[in-house]
Amino acid sequence: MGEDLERLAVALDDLVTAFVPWARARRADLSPTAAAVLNTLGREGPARVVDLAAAVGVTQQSMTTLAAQLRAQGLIRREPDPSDGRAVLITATPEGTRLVRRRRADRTGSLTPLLAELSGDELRDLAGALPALTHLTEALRRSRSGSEVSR
Amino acid sequence: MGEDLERLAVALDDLVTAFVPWARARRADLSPTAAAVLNTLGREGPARVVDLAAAVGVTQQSMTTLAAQLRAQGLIRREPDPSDGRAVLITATPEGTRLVRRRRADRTGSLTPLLAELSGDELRDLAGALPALTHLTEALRRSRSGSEVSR
DNA sequence: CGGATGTCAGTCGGACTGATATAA
DNA sequence: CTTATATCAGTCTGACTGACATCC
Repeated sequence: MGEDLERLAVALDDLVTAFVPWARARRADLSPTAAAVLNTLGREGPARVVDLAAAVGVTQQSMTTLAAQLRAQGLIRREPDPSDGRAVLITATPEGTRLVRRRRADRTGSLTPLLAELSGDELRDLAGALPALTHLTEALRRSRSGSEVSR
Repeated sequence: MGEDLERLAVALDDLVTAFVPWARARRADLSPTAAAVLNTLGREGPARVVDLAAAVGVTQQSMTTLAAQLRAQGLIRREPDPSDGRAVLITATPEGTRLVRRRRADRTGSLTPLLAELSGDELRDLAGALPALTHLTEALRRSRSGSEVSR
């Protein structure tokens, strides 16, 4: 069991490491961090600067700068938080949501030819592991928003 | 089946997107691209600047700069290619190899607690998909390096 | 000669630290 | 007064493009 865990961790590390340049390559219109911000907003709704920073793994100051750029591009809105005068609520505009959907379609589209290389058995195994992969993704997001130590 | 492919692509995209900040985090004094270079050298042996650049997804010029830094840190060696006076062969030094192993252990170590959140069924499914994940990683690397089988 | 390989020079964007204003 | 939130200012790393030397 422990050995399986180790091999799984190595395989996942390999996969993610190999994918990093892939994820970075399609940045013609939007930086990876900016895309992560829009993804987070689309998934979880309006959020404050500090929470967005934690969610995507940058400092509060960097998120302020990034938010200003995204706002200038018309991809997000900024509104005062009615329940806290210090805070600002960031929301994705329809344009922002559209852009994120288009980018996502581009990525999954470029993934399809890779999946086509797999055998029927491998595809079946991968489909069977789909809930586990989703669960793993959620666990990763939780661990990042929960701890947040770097500063 | 086509629908399964689509959902699979989306799940993988989610996973990779969520993992990008994790992979980009500075765990040691080594940039993600520098780590990718050392990984490539460890996996495939000595390589030329132009091939390394293609493998990790940066320009030739950037790879020259990066190689100079890695050399100054004692992590790689540079030797003239005996069969081509224009080319330089880059090799990982023992220190470079050691550093990459340590970083890899750090990453898999930080992955283990996430895997521990999964249920027994999910772990079994994930272990079953391990060959598929490995195959997918290889397909991705092939698609990027494309058509260079030099000499 | 033209094409490939690598380096040097200059520039730019993204993220970081430090200091500051405002509200809870 | 102290803490939390957000911003502004300055700096640095890393990657890019363009120009150039060298070798096949």
